[in-house]
Amino acid sequence: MSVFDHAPPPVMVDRLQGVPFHKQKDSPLAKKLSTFIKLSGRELIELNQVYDKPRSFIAGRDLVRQGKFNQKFYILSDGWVCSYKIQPDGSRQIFDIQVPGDFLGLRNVLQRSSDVSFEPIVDISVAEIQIDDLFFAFDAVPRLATAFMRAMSRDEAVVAEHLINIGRRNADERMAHFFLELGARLTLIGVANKSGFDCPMTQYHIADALGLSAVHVNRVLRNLREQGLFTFRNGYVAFNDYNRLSDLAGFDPSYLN
Amino acid sequence: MSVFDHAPPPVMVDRLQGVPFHKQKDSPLAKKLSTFIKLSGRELIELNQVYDKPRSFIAGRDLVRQGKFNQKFYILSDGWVCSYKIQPDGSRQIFDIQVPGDFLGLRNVLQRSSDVSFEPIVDISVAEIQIDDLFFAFDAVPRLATAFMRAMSRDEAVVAEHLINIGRRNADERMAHFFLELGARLTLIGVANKSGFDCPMTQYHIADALGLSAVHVNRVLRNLREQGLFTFRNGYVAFNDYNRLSDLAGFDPSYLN
DNA sequence: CGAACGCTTGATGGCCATCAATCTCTGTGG
DNA sequence: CCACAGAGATTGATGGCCATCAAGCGTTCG
Repeated sequence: MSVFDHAPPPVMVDRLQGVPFHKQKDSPLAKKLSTFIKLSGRELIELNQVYDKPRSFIAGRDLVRQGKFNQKFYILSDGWVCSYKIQPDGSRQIFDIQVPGDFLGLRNVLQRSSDVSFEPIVDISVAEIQIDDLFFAFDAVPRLATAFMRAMSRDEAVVAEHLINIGRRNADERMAHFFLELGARLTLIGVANKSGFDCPMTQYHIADALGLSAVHVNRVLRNLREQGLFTFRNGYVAFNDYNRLSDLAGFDPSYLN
Repeated sequence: MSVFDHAPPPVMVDRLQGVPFHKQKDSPLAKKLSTFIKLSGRELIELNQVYDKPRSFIAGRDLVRQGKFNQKFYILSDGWVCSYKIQPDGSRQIFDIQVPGDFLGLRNVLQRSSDVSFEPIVDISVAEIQIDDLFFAFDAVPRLATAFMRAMSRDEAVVAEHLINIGRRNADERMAHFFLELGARLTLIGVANKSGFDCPMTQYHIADALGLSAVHVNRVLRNLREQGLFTFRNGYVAFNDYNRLSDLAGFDPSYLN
């Protein structure tokens, strides 16, 4: 259905296009942090020495946490993941979506984890990092720690904005805001623009992210489509009227960087 | 109404009781970080050299952000604060409550801030910290940076849990979970236990935190009171049946440390 | 080719927002 | 000392948004 279902996925291709050749060897971690502070040559060298083991996981099967005291986290290099928690009554709340370049499971290594789960929405590739390697790099170049904190801070801002979205907006506005935010985040990594983007989520994923029922998600999608605002079909999100959609959602992307 | 309205507030007294005398001079920052990692003598000395200027703010008047590139943040030493964002339609969503020991405005210095506001719920005292002083301490003792990251990570976990609360629970469960979490956090700093705690919030604050109307908050409070679960009156929260309340909310405090 | 998954649409009802009115309590100023 | 204003709390009436139940469709895949 979605272009994300097949290899080779277009994400890596798009990300590499237009990037100066001498930077293409930077690790996912170095790429991530250089979006927050400008890294010197020495800092880049130090970062690229943090060993990041490439790994893959298949869609739909949750990433398992290896015991309570995890020492590894990931940077998502390709594909989409959702972070969620199951309620006692069986309902699910997705509280964040990870797209390429995002941290994955970082909280599990920084604190005794709560029972958060991660579902790859499509087949994914990650770079696995030992937290101690990272701390070692921080010791060598303390400024890297501040870049890392900025990255963590942005993640928290995204979750906070998501909370506001669910707490004080109706279903139409939630939907609009959700896709506008996703679009803005994907634009930063070069795989979206104001006309739209590939989106591998199902309507069930969307429902669990927005705190709605899947049935109502379907109605809202139809409503917004019939209003000529945006269309989500066949794994593609098309912004038909970006400005009106932004007005509806009250979308202000300033928290994203 | 609440004991928080009058000086000297009981918080500092309680926190200091039972703490060895030689530690009573630790800065709020040192106290905060030592709840995440055990700090050595030298680390404590380094931390206590981070200058923290005591300041006060009065209830109800928002903390103003001093320009876009803020270099200061606070650690709340006494009182309660709520962090919120106003929607275009005028409604308000509180996404976090700060209690003594919590960071305040940290995100404003780590990233270009979105328009988050802070309202002191009662008169507050804070320790003001220059971010560069902190980074200087990180350079001297890199392990402090990791403690700081753990603290940030917990803050994000709290916001995520709040999101889940609003997304997938009905009004009764939200209310129960909200006060159970607050109780657990306050217990960690010694100003609450399983029988209850002082709470200076109004029903309007609660409504904005839970994404409900103030009218409905009132009805839910009455409902839970009549069920013998908990009582919120005259600035005091009383857990009348802590276990049944926990069951109702599906409360699992593991994410709090 | 049947089962599973995802999408779509209709019907019904409940939770909670909204409007409105009243009450208490506190602080303030004439 | 009392009148008054304002904040906060409380309760009733009405209605809308969205959950839930139910049924059916198309596509994919073993």
